[in-house]
Amino acid sequence: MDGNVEDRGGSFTNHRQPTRIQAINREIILDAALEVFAVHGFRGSTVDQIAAKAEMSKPNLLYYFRRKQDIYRAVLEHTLADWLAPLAAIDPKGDPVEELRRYITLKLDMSAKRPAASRLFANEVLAGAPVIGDFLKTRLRELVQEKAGVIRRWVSEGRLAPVDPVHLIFMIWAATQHYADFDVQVRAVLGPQVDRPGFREQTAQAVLSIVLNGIRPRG
Amino acid sequence: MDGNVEDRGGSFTNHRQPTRIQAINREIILDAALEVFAVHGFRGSTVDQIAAKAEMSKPNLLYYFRRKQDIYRAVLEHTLADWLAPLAAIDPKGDPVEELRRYITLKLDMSAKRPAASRLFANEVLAGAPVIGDFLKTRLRELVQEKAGVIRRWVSEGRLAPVDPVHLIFMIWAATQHYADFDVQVRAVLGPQVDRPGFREQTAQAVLSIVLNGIRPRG
DNA sequence: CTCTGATTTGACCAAATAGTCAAGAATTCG
DNA sequence: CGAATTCTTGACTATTTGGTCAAATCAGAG
Repeated sequence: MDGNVEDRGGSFTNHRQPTRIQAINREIILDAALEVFAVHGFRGSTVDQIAAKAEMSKPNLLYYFRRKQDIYRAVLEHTLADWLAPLAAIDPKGDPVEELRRYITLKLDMSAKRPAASRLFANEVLAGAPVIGDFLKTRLRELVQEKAGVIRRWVSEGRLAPVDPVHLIFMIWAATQHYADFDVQVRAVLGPQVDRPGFREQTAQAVLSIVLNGIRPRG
Repeated sequence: MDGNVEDRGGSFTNHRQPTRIQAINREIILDAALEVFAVHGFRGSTVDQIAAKAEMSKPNLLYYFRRKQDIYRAVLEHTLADWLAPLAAIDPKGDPVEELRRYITLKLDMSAKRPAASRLFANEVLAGAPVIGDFLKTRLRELVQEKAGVIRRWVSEGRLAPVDPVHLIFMIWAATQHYADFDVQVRAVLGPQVDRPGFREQTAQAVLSIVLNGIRPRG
């Protein structure tokens, strides 16, 4: 009994058409829960924190999601698709460098626009992925293998330098999510320039330059 | 009152020479606490978990560290120096590519040998760096600026391709720590090959190849 | 408007958790 | 050895936390 989240159990098994109020309030709760879980993880977050952030009494919140687990699962599901979309969008028929440039740019945009989503996953994975573990081993794995195949083909056609495709994907994830997950560290090192308008473009430029060209001086 | 850890307070303000038993038990506690905090973060970890992992009664553990905060701070301090050492070791007089190759290799070794340390920091930073925030804004920042200066000089001498040095450092952190922090995800995607003897070398090869040469096919 | 079901919440409970304390056990040192 | 000190722990307390419940309020269909 680890206090973990591994057991199953859906929220609102009642599958009737949600009322207007239900739709609104579930959305409010999911937004609030995302912010809280993203900072403290499942174990470190409390229902009271979420209720406070949602400006709702705790029993009212638990009227919509019976258990803390149910909120957590719902937030994760609610976010997974968006998180995966950019990778799924890599087009085997496109230009390799352009496709990867677009992928990196999309991931950096996500990190900037939805940092809490990235941090939520970071916390979940750090905790051992008790909830999304199955997802990682099935759907994510399949998607990565598929796209790795695409990249491998590009390499064999000489359209990319020889590179391990899965490690390349990991590296892009790491580099892009870093700016969301470690935002506090980035700010500590770089200071307020992080909020200047051009910062995102500068970051994209730097990441793209390294991934595409490397740092070894060219002939 | 956020339940956070921001307030000050040392452990064992008693600064006498530690006894043999003290030295042993503090070490046992710090090892156990590292494992626990690395998975669940400060808020999500309990003193009982740490005591159980240390095979020690809770009051006995609290005899060595009066408060949960004190354990947490001690573990962080205990780990910070090691975490920083590889960056500090970058030698301005060395060969740029060799120095960065060594840095990346050292960081990957740390991720493989001490993954819990990396995860501890990841959790701390995700939670907003309540404890090491000051450290990040002072010592880490200074060190990064110093090494960024070194890299900038290398670039201006044409010994590295033009690259933003701070983003390069971030990218190396991200790519290397990814293998510790997201180990579960890496395993989900790659399967048991992660435990095969050559995996570390293969990873190092892939990361180095991308960072040094990029993925754009060379002329 | 009126009735019904949906929504909201104050009061509450049981379990988990951080931390205390006094007394007993072990260790150290003269 | 024997006294002083350090170490260990069972039993305990106060607080936090996840979750329940019955009663009150509200929204919407007819």
